[in-house]
Amino acid sequence: MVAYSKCMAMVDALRLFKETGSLGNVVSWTAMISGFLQNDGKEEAVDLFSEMKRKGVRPNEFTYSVILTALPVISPSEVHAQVVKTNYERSSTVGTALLDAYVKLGKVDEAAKVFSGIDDKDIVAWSAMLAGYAQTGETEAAIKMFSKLTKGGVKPNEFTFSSILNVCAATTASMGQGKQFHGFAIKSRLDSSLCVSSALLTMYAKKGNIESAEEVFKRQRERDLVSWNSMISGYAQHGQAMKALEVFKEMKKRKVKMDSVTFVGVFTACTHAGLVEEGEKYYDIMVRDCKIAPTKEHNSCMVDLYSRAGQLEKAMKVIDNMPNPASSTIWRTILAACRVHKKTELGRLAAEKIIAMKPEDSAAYVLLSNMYAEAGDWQERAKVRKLMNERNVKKEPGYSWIEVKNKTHAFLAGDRSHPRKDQIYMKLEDLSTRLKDLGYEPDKSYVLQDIDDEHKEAVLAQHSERLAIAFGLIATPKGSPLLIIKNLRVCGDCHAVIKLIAKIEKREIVVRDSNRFHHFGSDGVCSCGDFW
DNA sequence: CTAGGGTTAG
Repeated sequence: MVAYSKCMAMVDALRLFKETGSLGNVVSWTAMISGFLQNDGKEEAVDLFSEMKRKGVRPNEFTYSVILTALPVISPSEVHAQVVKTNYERSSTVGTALLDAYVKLGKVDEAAKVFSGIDDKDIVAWSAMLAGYAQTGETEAAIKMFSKLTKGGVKPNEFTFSSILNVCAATTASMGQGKQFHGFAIKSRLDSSLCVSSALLTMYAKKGNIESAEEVFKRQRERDLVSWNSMISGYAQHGQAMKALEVFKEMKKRKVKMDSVTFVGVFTACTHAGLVEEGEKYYDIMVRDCKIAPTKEHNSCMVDLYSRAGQLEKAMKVIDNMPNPASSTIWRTILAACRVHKKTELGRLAAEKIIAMKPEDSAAYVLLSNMYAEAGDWQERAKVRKLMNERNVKKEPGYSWIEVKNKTHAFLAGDRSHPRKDQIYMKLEDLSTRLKDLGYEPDKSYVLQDIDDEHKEAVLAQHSERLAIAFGLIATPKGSPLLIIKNLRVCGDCHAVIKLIAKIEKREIVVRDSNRFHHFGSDGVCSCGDFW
């Protein structure tokens, strides 16, 4: 029975419900269950659901649609078995609730089966399935769903658009696709709907077009917490800390209630600009003024803030004061900083922690083995290599993507599979000569391989982002900007080289690495101010 | 008296 509820109004409602003797009515049972679910009372809702069945009251379509949102307290497959008997699963409402529950457990295939069994699929069912593919990263499938539903005469609504725009924000989706859906949203007169415009803002920011993101934000007539948070995060990803903080101040002025996401954005902005003291100040504001309890995400941001700035003692202090042990992600932050700031001892500790937690993480092994090599400890180094072999750990391949004429071209390091490979390598040769004339010296410490120096230079020159840039230079008109997306962080040598390339080719080059955006100007300066 | 889908973070 219901012993406790977080909401006093629900306790009153429950008493009234029991006293008025309306226990025989499926509608009142469902209303009560729904009430608890809307007030953070999943356990109580599921208890009531069992109780009604015990008392012989048969749940209807409404009851099943409602109870299926009570994850993780209920199991979708159990409810599934119950609804199959009544054929409710073929109805759009119950079917949608069921498929969504499967999606939330990561079972997209199950969800797709339920979806195909729905008799009259309405826009909610279509949108839920589309969002399901989106959430599991099946970009192509999600886009297919969109064209299928429109061809079937179903009209997309604001939820459909926000999902599909979110899909277009993925690194593998093309900007052209995103713009097409933007146009479609305008035609449908849904582009100014809050959830659509926030999705647009995020898409443009994630695709490297911070100006368009800004424009969407400025044109929003009304804003909610998500709009403000999206703009702060967008600026943060682009390293525009001052603008992110201005948005924050504006929020404060307008007395918009902030949440923990707001501060993740603010801390990220400070981290990317090296604003350690500012970050500390906002941490205090969060805890003291906003009374928001720091989560592990916030702690992770603070570790990032300190370690990127080279203040590893302070970063370790945050870890020591956390209520839970640090995650492998946090140790990865420490490890990366140790490499930049050459703190071998701590780096070793971090790498060992990561390997203990995630034995398949290749980067940690490679860094650890190199650190031993640098210290001349060949025995330890051999041990690490042996461990890698035994565990069959493979290095994560680094990719760079560039979009030219609505087509995305992918490059691996040393890639020779592109149809225009000869011209690409010729361009690289040409660049290499001109860079040397400018006095550029390759920084071979970024090559984490046991090979001789000449080869190291060749390896650096063929890093995937350079291949993508070389292709971009030959495949697009002179002077037009280039946008490169990559799945790993840009190395220090490539960073130095891209600054020079932007200058000698007089192009703006934007690179999105796994962490943030770099805007390389034709003046040879990067927006990150060499701090990343 | 009762219903299902979305957008922000790292």
